Amino acid sequence: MTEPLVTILDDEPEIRSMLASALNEAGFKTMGFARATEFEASLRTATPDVCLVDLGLPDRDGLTLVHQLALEQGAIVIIISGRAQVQDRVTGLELGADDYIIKPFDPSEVVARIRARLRKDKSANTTSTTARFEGWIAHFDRYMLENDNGQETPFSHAEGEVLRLFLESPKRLISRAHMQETLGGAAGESFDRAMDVRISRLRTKLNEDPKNPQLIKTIYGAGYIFLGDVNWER
Amino acid sequence: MTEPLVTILDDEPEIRSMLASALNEAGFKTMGFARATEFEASLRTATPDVCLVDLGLPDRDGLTLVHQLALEQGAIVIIISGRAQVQDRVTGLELGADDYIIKPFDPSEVVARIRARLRKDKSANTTSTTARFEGWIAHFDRYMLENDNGQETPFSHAEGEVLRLFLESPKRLISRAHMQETLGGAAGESFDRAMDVRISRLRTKLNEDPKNPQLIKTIYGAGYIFLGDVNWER
DNA sequence: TCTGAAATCTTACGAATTGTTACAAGTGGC
DNA sequence: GCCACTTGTAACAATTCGTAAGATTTCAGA
Repeated sequence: MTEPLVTILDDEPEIRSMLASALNEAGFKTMGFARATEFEASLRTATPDVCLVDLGLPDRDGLTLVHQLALEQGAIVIIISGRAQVQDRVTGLELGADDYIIKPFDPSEVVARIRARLRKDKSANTTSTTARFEGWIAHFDRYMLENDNGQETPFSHAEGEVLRLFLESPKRLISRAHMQETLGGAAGESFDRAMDVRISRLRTKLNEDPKNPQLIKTIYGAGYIFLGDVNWER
Repeated sequence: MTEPLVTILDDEPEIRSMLASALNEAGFKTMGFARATEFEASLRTATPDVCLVDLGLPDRDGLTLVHQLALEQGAIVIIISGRAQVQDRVTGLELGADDYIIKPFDPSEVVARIRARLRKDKSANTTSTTARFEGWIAHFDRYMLENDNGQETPFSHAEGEVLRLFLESPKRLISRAHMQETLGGAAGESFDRAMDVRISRLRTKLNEDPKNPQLIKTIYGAGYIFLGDVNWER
C-alpha cells in the first residue's frame, strides 16, 4: 500500500486545515470536505482508508452517515465531536465508529489513533504468501492458483497484483482510481482499458460466469467488490 | 467465537470489580489481576482477546508490558490510565496500544470501545448486510435480490441506493426532495425524472403490480412510502 | 360525476462505462 | 533465432442509467 488516504469531513475550515497539515506531515494523503453530499460524491472515485467525521454537519445527520460508512464501506471511521457525554460516545461507537475523539483535540493524538487503527488493520495480512478463499488457494510465492480438487493453474504477475488487491480488502468497494494508482498505471490514460482486461482474465481463471460473476463484482460507475471469505496464512 | 475473554490488569480492586461486572453483563468473560507478574503467568494457559492494562502498576513499567503484549501476543491492548497528557496518550498508542482510556472513566464506554475493536477485528470476513422484508431478501453486499423461492435477481447500484433508502425508513414518508438530496442528483433539475425511473425499475424487480403497488406506495404530491416489515441482519 | 392541469409512470433511446476478443509488442528460455 | 508466454492496445459487444416524450393517474373544482 502506498500512503493511506484520510478524508476529513468537518464544516469548520480551520479544523480541516489543522488536521490536514498534521496528517500530511505524518505521511498521509488527505481530502477535506465541508458537506456530507460532497464527501459522498467523492466516494465514487476514491476509497479512503480512514474517514474522520464531524457529527455536527450542516446538511446531514452525522450518525447516520457513520453508520452507513462503517457498514457499507468497511472503512475505518473516526468520529470527531464536540459532544462529550458518555452516552454520545457510546452510541457513536455502537453505530460502527472505530473511535471517538472529543473537541478540542490535539492533532498529534489524532495521528496516533489513526496509526493505531491502521496498524491493527494491516497486521492481519502482512507478508503472507498464501490465501484461501471460497474453495481456492492462491499461492503468491509460486504464482499458482489451486482449486478445491488440488489442481493448479498458474497466474501471471499482473493478474496476481489484482488478485492480491482484492484479497487484502475483501467485501469492500475498490474504486477504479485506487486500483490504477496502486497498480501503477497513470490515471486517466488509456490504461483503464488494461485494468478491465486484467480483471477479465482473472475472472476466467476463477471460472466466473461472465453474466453473473460470484466473486468479482462490478459496481457501475464506482469500482469493484471482491466477495468471498478470505483467510491468509502466515 | 464464544464469549470473548477480557483480562483486567489494575492494582485497585474497586476498578477491577467495576469493570468486571460491566463486562460480564455485556457478555464477556473476565479475569482480573493486580500485578503484572500474575497476569503474565496466566498468559501461559489463557489467550485473552482483549487486555485492559493500567499504566500505574506497582511491580512493572506498564508501557513496556503494553509493547510486549501488542507485539508478541497480537492481542487487542487497551490502556487505562490516570495520566491524561496528550504526550502520554500518544506514546501509549505508538507503543502498540489499540486504545487509551483516561481515568475516571465510565464502564459503558469501555464496553463500547472493546466492542468496536472486536467488531473491526472480525469484520474483514463478516461484512454481510442483508435485509429481509415481505418474503424478499436484499443482499446489499452482493447486489442481489432473493425471492421466497430462493431465486436471485441482480440489482444495480442505482437501484440499490433507492432500495436501501426505503428499507432504512420503512413505513415513513420519504419526500422526493430528500431522495434527490441523498441520491446525489442536484436538486430541482430534471433529475427528478430519473428518480421515478429508478423507482419504476425497482418496482418491476419487486414484481409490483403497476396498478396497485403493495410495497412502494406513491403519495401524490409528497413522495413515497415503503410498506412492509423490514429486518436488517448485519 | 365530469374535466383539466399537474404529477407520476413507463417506454424507448443514446451517451457513457465496462466486458471481451483479437492482435501485436515485449520478454525470457532453449 | 524460435517458441511460449505475458501484457497492453484497439475494436466491438454488452450493460448501466439518465433524458425525453407520450401515456396514465391523481386531485380539485365545477
